[in-house]
Amino acid sequence: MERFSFQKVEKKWQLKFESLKLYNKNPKSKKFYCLEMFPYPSGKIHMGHVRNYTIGDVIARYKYLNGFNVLHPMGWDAFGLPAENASKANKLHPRKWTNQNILTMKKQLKMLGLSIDWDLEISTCDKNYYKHQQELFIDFFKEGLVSRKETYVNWDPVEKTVLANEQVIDGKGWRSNVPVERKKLNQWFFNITKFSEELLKDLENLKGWPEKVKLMQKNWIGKSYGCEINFKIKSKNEKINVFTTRPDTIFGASFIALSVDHPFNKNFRNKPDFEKFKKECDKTGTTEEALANAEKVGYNTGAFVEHPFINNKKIPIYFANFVLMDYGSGAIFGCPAHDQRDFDFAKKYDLEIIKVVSNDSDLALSEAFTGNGKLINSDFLNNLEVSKAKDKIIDQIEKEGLGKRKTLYRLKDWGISRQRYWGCPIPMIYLEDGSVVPVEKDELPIELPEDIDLQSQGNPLEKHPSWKNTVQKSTGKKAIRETDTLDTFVDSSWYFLRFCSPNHKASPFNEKEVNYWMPVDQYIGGIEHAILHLLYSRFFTKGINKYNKKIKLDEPFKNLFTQGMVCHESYKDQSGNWLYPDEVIRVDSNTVLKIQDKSKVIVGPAESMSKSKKNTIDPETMIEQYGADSVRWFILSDSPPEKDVQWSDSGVASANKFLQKIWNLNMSILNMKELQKDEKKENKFISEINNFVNKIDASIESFRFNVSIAHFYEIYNFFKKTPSSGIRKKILIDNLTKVMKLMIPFTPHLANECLELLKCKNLNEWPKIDEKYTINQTKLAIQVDGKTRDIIEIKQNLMEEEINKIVISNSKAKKYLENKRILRTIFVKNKIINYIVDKK
RNA sequence: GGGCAAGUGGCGGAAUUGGUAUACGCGCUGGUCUUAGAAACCAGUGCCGCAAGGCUUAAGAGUUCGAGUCUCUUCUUGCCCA
Repeated sequence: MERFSFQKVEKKWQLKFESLKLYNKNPKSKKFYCLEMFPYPSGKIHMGHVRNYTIGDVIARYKYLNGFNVLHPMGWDAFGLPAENASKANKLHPRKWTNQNILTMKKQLKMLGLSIDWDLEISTCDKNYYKHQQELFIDFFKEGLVSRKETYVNWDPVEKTVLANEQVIDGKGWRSNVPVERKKLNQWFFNITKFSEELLKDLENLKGWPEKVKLMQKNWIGKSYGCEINFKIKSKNEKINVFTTRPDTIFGASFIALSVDHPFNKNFRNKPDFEKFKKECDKTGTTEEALANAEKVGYNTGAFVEHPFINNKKIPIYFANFVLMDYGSGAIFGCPAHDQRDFDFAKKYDLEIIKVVSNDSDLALSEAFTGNGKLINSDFLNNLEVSKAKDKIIDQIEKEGLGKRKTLYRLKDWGISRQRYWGCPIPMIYLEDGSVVPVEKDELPIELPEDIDLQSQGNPLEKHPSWKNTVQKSTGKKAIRETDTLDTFVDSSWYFLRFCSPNHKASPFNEKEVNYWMPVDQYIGGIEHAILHLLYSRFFTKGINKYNKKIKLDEPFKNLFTQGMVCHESYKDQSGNWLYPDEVIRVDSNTVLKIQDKSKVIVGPAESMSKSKKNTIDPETMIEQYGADSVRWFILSDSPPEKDVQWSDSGVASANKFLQKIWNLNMSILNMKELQKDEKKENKFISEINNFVNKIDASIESFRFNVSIAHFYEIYNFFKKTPSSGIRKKILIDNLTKVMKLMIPFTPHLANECLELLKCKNLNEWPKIDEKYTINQTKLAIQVDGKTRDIIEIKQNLMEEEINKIVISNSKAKKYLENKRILRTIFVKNKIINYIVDKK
């Protein structure tokens, strides 16, 4: 028998997938927008991409075969720092480097046999894309969604750029791995906080999102309730405004802590010890994590405020490193008994610790008590529960004019300025009179200059000899361009809209197309984007929705699926160098040797594939060795798609073997002789296949592709086990055709090749279930006292009396019932019968 | 420290609503074929037991005729936030 030649067959069908337009673009059909997160063109595709795009392809092809009008595009998240770093290393212009990578990766994606409509391809570094991004920026500016603020930022001293909070890991830059510094800079911001409440509230409507992701976004937005309290500074006519979420603990207040940037610092600015303290504080990053991990230190001002509810009580004022100017009002009151941070601070500076919430113990606190309880030592709040006390004290504060109720969000505005070359230029100019205005839209795109010096430190656009000098078009006034470029998260915050009309010239998108295709019906990507990318995309959608009345869209992604990572164990030789998997050989279950010198290798745990640990498997090599269908099959087969999967060479090899068997099955059925008909056998055979169609449908719909694949193995085993006598060749071919169609989403090359040989006419139609053939046999468990004693095959819907007869006359359960009185019988149709017997 | 998931054979994992636990695959064992190996094919494979049978879903309790699934306690792991 001829072996299946995947090299030949896959090439053949890949050409057809391209020339045949897979999408019927029939406006009468229901639409389905299937989108996978587009890749950063880093060089080659990795197994994570293979998993992501295979999952997407299964869905896209499944929906297509079910008659949907499917949009399945692909593009490139092509701006970003690695291109500049590569450029420094290889003296290759970022554009050239990026475009090379795009070509390589596009070739590799095509090798996977994905049903992507490449006519829709976009690249964010293409001026035809970023032109429209600049337009959107100007629109947002005009709508008041962009602002320029001087703020403290996380500054990476190696990369010489601003980092977003999430780019700071353990107080260090995510790329440079050196401690970040606090630096004051003028930055552009998207006013994402204008949508805090909407971004939070609308999470409830995202029924098709994983709860986990919604929760993460909810925590990120971080809505908290509390109030402002004005504390009068002792013997001065000034006040300090404090925000707190625990106003109920006011009677336990024992200090005021201010940010070093709080205006109160005017009295200390020229004191050397204060300046020294401030400098120390600036070294700490701005992230909550950095603040939490830093030792709590303070600077005693010697000044006091008056307690608003206790006569003659004075509270000392400190500057402290754990209070930030941009959260609340840059001032807090400390209640050490009920906040761990305040507790640590009070211990350090020997401040009063007054318990105001009872923890049912008279002992002195060894740590802060943050639990619920009744108020004590709190005058008119005594005996109230925390939440009741909160309401009462806020009412009182408002009544006495000391402050007011307030809601606060943890979410901050989105800083988008990057001191980088390889990004979208910000379309703003600075006039000599000091005003800052957008360029006019007909000047767009503001193109990145190509002649750039990337070898020296700092912002290349800033140092370009002429690029930043310009004139305002309408007035002819001299102006300087903004030399910062946009955070690359901006690029990916609207690409899903651009895909609806990627060649639209007049504006970022054609509203009609957007209204037809959006929202994305299924978005698929990594969990690592759970917060930022998804939150920013939601913000962009809401921003556009706010001013563009032709767009009707609240949320961009109707259903979201976050897939797990692809993992592999790592290897180290005796001197501690990482080794690639193909540099080692496994001799037995606990011995791995280095091929080169037969030395023993230290095997590390299976972790997400990463270049630094060399625990990577190159998809292209695997495709060449086993074929794209085998790689797709394996990556789906071993784990549920939302969980991590461990790459295994024997796994992909066995996938390949199985696909070969499927081919052999097709060949043997095509070559078999005609057989006699046995109607009973045929009916049973057809109804089994019908049953499989149902199972495949259900498992695809619920994203359990590993289960789908298990069912395919069962289908194969069923075919092999079924004696072919009695089933006509036509029936076998018809049903094999159904099975091959079910396989198209998983192994499109093999399935299509087989279907062609089977002379299937309607290649683009999902198999239908023939209602005439339904299984009328079922298995029923017989239990005695809840223990299963036998399983019998019965006609469907058989009633209790009939079953009783069978049990008594002919079943293994019979002996457990002999000489016993049956007290009770529980019968569930088609499932179970349970006899409860008298124990005596 | 807080929140959220999860824990099923040697391994990856299945198990509509509480109703046959361990599907399917990997690995392993034996066999056929082969000079040998590989491939292919056949058979077996949760644990204890010669068997009949008993036990088993991290541990323990509870609800129920019946619990992997529901409730509580404990332990462990992972993720997110701190």
